[in-house]
Amino acid sequence: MSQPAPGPRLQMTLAAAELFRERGYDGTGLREVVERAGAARGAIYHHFPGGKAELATTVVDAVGGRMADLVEQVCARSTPTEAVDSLMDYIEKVLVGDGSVGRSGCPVAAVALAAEDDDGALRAAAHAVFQRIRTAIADCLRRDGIGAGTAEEFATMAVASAEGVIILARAARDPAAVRTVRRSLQWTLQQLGPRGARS
Amino acid sequence: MSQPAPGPRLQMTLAAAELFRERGYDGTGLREVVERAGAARGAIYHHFPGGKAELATTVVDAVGGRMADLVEQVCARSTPTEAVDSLMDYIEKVLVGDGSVGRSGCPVAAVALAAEDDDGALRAAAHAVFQRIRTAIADCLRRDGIGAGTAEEFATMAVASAEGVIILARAARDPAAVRTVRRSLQWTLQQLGPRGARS
DNA sequence: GTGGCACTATGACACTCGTCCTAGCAAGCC
DNA sequence: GGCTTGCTAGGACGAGTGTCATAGTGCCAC
Repeated sequence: MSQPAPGPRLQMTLAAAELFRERGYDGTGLREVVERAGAARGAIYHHFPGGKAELATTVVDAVGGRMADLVEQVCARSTPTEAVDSLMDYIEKVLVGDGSVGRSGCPVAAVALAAEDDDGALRAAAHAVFQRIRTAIADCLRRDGIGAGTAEEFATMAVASAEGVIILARAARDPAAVRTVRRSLQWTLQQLGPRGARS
Repeated sequence: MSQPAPGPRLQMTLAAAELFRERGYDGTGLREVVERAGAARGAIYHHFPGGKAELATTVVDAVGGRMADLVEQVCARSTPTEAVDSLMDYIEKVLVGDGSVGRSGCPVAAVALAAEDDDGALRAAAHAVFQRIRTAIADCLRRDGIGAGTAEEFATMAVASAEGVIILARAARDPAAVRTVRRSLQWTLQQLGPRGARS
């Protein structure tokens, strides 16, 4: 429903996502969002009557949802090894995207860590995205013949280490940890692969 | 050197750490810090002439340093299995500490994700803590007969998944993911244990 | 042409922010 | 006594915050 114009509303959403990546939810000002989006300040309450919180949930639903879409697509047509590689490629690309390593992070995590979230809507939106990604990865492993419990466990581990390594890499200003986590996940996959033999 | 009184300065540091856990660096106001510490607002620039940034680095050095101390102590006298259990126990305790699950997180990560950090001092302080914890865990594995590269890799994975699972658990308002990550790390340790056979 | 609507562009409000500054208080030294 | 020193208590400042209201603009149906 709605989606009347793919114009300023989308651009504000993308600008907010970018800023959330760099500065987090509380570190991002609405004036900066509209400025980066090339929009008017009043426009924000026209497109997001709920204010900053609605903008943030929109960012999570749209940008986080798009991330989940990509993971689902990759997972649907690839092996777990390829899926992990693809996920880590994406993280590495985001981290070193603008040259200065480690300025950019995950907008979903940023919203999940927002200071004020009275009704828990921000956290819930972020949780939904994490859940989709986890499920997509777990399905990918199961299709590869790995037991449901082990698949779920690996998927949780993959998402957690992905979010965590972003923090480590940003603190270190060095994406080396991403490659380490990638190697570790691939090794685990290899152990699981031949025979998903676990209780 | 210095450390004239263990009074208000320490209490402000602890109050700031607590608030960084709950609301992050940018979501925390200095007025709230002094209020929770029971101190005067002017006192903050008396004890921390560098303002909020110096307070934050002090939090990371003191509270994060204390966390690293604990990990080092546990790692020095325990098996890797026990060390991982101890780390995960700590995280679970922090997460469910106040009853409402997932309000509290990691103050070191919070500072690492601060929006403005011109000279990179905040990031550097956080990085030092992460590095100490990683090294302690890796040493623990090496003492158990595991190769240096694999030990480093596991340690990075442990810290990354620990930080990441805090985000997942907060978003879900459910510490279940912590137990999943714990199980996964223990399983990996078990695979490594008998024979750290990896290239 | 004219009316209505979607949207832009700003101005303003009430806060809160980090930061600074000046009083006031208490203790210790001479 | 007087004096410096360490610290508290809180007022004040300028900037920035989210939010709202109102005037202005362009487009489209009739």
